[in-house]
Amino acid sequence: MVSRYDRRPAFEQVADALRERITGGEFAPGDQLPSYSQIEAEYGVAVTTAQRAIRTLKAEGLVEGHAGKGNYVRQERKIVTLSASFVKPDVNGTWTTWRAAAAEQGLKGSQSIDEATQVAPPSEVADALRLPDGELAVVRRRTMYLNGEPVQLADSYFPVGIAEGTALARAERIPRGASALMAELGHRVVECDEFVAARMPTAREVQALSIKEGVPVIEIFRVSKAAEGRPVECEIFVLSADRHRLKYSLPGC
Amino acid sequence: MVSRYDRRPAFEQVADALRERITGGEFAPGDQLPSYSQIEAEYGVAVTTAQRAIRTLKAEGLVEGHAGKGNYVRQERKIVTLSASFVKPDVNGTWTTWRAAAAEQGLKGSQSIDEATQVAPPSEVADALRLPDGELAVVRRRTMYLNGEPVQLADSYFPVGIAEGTALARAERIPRGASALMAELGHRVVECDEFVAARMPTAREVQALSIKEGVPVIEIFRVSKAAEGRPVECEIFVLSADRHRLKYSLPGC
DNA sequence: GAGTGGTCTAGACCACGCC
DNA sequence: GCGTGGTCTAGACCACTCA
Repeated sequence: MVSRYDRRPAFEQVADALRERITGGEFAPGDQLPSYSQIEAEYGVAVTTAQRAIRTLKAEGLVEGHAGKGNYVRQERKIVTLSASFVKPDVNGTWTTWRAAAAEQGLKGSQSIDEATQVAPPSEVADALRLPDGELAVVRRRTMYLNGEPVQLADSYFPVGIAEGTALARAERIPRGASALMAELGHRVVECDEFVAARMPTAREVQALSIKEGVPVIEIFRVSKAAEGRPVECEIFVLSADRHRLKYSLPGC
Repeated sequence: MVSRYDRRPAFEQVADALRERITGGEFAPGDQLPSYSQIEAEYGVAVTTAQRAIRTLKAEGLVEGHAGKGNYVRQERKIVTLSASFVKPDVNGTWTTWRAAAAEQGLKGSQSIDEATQVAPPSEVADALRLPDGELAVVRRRTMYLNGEPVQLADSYFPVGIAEGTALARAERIPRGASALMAELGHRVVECDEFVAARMPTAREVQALSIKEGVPVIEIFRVSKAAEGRPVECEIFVLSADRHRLKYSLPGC
């Protein structure tokens, strides 16, 4: 029952009560929550208030709704741990190790190359690649899939001088991997900086990765450098946070 | 104007339109958005629908509301880049380098030690520390501040055998740093594994870190190991994602 | 006091799942 | 056909800001 003497909003009181019943174990992952009419009766609020309470739980990623069936406690998703060791520039490209990391966890990794074209790069990319103002870059956009579901967007940016005329600038698979090709072209990557951030997805990302309500994305901004710190590639990865986890191993010195 | 022939919900059409006007530059960060009555008139929807549209933009972290004043495009927040090099086990503890990283960006870092006690650790922590079932651990809970604002929660878990009777188990500052103390106690850290995830904050975290609507948190799970891979400490960091960015540098081999 | 955001309600309609 | 979630509306009240 909602207390009228509590100054907190009713929908929040109801949300808190339900959240507690979930975390307390009364409702396990996969269980159906009380229907709106039940909440209405049980807590003495209007339907729309009950709906708002449920909506805040959805925004927290705790609950998901299915029209005509009910609201359910969200299942724990399988989590793929991506090891950052894959950036080691020596042997593998991102793609090879992406597939390997997925296979390790019993999942099938695949990718599509959606586009390869010249664009005006975002300013952070231009900065990272040390491109003069207004200069274009080659972008190569890929989507990564796990068991056929799109889970990651990967955009690679190259200075035009590096990618132009090579397979990097065409929307087709690169047989031995982009890493190997870069090395052959004289841009062997020897060092990476990786910046990790989290935020709510854009509408485009929600669409492309079928991200559920209340699930953030992890954004990785990676700058790859050849000898003497010369930046040769800049990648932006966007991963849905409920399916990924990053692993960084920092060995002792 | 909302189209009745578009099957997408009206609140979403309005949200999209406003989002576009924001990203298109019509409303710059800090600008006030149209009031609900203006939206009502302009798009031909009910007030509550306008409110719902604005609420979805808030959930995306794009907009923030101030009762009695208006809704505003959220300002870009200063972002603190935390370099993961700080885990290098040789010289510094987390605290020293936290303060240094903040100072580098012109901010004042501080911390409070909120609690040091024995608890039943979360199962991931028990696993990471290889504790037998049901065994307690010493937890040391800290809050980190930037310019006086709480921005990060840091919980360190130790096996009881390591921490009991030492300063680690007391809620007081450790003069030369926890790292140094660990080393003196014969548990010099030589290796770390770090797992990075993102999710929406819990109610407690919203409260403790005054996290705004629509802002996720970054959670770092760090396992520190002494010689021969023996785990000696397990830390959980929770950072509000709008103020932090992690940096990992991966040197070539 | 006028305008603003924040909340709440009652009542309505739709689409979907299931029997 | 009934119960479910999802959406929309009109109208109400409160707290806050600002002139």
